[in-house]
Amino acid sequence: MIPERSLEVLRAIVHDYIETSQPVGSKSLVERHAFGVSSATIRNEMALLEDEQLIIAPHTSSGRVPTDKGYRLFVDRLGEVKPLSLPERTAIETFMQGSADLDEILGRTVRLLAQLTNQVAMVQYPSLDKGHVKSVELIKVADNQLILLLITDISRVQQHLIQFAAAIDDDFVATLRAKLIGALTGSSLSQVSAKLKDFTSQFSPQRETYVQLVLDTLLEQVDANRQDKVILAGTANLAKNEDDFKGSISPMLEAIEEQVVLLRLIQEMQAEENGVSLRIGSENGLAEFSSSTVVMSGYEKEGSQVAKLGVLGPTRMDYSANISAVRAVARYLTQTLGGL
Amino acid sequence: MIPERSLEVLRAIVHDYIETSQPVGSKSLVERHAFGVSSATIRNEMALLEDEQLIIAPHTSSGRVPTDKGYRLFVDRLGEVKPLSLPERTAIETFMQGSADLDEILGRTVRLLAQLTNQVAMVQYPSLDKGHVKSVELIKVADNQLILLLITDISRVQQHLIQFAAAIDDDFVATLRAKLIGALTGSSLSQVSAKLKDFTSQFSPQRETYVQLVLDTLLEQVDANRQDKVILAGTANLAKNEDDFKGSISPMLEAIEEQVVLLRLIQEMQAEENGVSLRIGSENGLAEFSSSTVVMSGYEKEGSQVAKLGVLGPTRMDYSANISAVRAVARYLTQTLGGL
DNA sequence: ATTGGCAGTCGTAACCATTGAGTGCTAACG
DNA sequence: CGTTAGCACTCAATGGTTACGACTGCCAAT
Repeated sequence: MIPERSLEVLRAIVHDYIETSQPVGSKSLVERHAFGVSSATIRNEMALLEDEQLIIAPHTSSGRVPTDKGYRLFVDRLGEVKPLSLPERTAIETFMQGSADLDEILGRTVRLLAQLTNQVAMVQYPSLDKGHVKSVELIKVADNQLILLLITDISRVQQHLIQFAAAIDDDFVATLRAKLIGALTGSSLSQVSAKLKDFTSQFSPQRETYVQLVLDTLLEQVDANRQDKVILAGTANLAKNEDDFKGSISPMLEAIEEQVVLLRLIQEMQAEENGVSLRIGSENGLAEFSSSTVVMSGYEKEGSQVAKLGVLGPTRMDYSANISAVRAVARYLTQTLGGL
Repeated sequence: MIPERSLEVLRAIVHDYIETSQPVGSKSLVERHAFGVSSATIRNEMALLEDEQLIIAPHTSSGRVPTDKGYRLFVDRLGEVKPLSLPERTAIETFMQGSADLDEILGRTVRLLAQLTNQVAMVQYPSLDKGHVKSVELIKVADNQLILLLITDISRVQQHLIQFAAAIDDDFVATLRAKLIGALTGSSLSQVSAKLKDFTSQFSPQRETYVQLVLDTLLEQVDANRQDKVILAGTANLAKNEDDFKGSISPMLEAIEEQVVLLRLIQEMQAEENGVSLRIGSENGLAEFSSSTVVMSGYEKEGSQVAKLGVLGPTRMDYSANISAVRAVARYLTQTLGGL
């Protein structure tokens, strides 16, 4: 077990390094913190911490910098949670006010989080995997165009334009609509595919291609629901903290824009604890994010966690501030969604 | 008037500078290009070009670099248009295939343009200012929730959730829907506000607040149409070309994310010529884009120009390649939209 | 008008000495 | 045994000097 005072020293090192962004040495440590001992003693402690791979010296003879492992220990064992300041609280409240639409709420949320943390903020759209069909609508907008509307119980409405080769008559649309509503209302999204299995056979052969086209679109919509989506804000903060990232930031921007990598990363973090979870540096296993930390928290809708939100920043970040910001915003979002 | 050979020299300077990103001197110029004269003569020409502010020497004694004015002359007078390569053509065709939805088409287009040019690509959503209401729909999704659907004739459907304080009955929804359709179908978006002027008075006083809520939402939607929107791709390319931008790229990323600045810039370019238009460096009047060039082209839908698309990159860019890429993509997009 | 030649300008790279922050180790101390 | 003072050592950073080289501008010759 690592003795208490060593941890105290680690905490001080992380603290100072985050503040100054300079490797921290034994002397400046005793100056800035009131340990009751001399720098030589601290040096011994630091040698110990270095043996444990919690800190590392960039060059043979300059101060120490926390390793990913060091940061991990810091957040797991030593993290006091910094409460949000008053202006931050009011910022959250004003930001969240007066939104009704899910798109708008999430858009505001992600910008808020970016502003609050000065990092890149991410908000994942609710996974509708467990959602249920509330209603289906078919609306004729032209002789050969329909709009298909899929309404689910997680405040999301999806629409898609369907183009037909020839004109379609109103009666057909009406019956199709009625049958779809009858077949699907209330069923979960994962059941939709099964429920539509023999649907086409209810119609006359010459209608079949039309029906099939609608069904294909519908299934596509359902599938689009299953596949998650992330919205981002504050990518400019990446460039602002550029020095903290070892390599160039361009591969990071690429990975972020690509979404795929990001989504998998978020997905993997799903499994962890219930509150805020972190991936520090090499922990996330991706070369382009090897000097980045991801802080994520789930948020809920109607009692069950639907998706995650969080920030991405340099490993050298203010962990307390970011963790509490992510947590607070997740709570507010849960609360806002609950009111819908 | 500037003599012909001087222009020839300017062209060579721009060409070499774009290729090497190094200030170009008289000696290397005569080596790389077959002028029939010696470096001394070229020096005289260069002194002339410098008098005209077309090129500038970063330090007293090193090669010359084109100024914004120099680039401007280059694109206006000397720009041969590089035809697209075969792989580029096929890339465009495969990218554009099999899309039906406007969102998807524009999304693909912007990614395509980014990939083709290695710059930040922007596609503006069609301005619906001159659009017409095709239909309005009200759909009840819960006792106290309606979805308002606004369908316009420029392939765009907008939806918005409306939350009521109390439950509403079906009859009311049906009559409201019918009256809205009657009042608005076919009218242009700019007329909507006027047409709804005395709409509320058709209903009994106790309904009025409900009706008003719906109308407000509707007007909000119309307004959201008028206000343009831009989608982006390839922001990672900014970081890749970082050296070409004088200052930090973070204010640029901010301005891009902000959209407002970007939209005004695009708006201003609207007035220029019909084909591809450029803003080079200081021409765009914004400090954060003082070493960037914007290349934009309009694209059309049903014969009239609806919006613009283009790229943003360093002033030191391959103008011929980017101009022809922007032009080609604009044409393909127009063509694709025409097939809808 | 063109050109070769030459002096002059600076930015860049290389080299070297100096500085100083910081370490590890050892011996002394309570 | 933990703590401490002292000391030799390391090494990045700093700054000054020099040499180099890629330029230009100008002038006299062609």
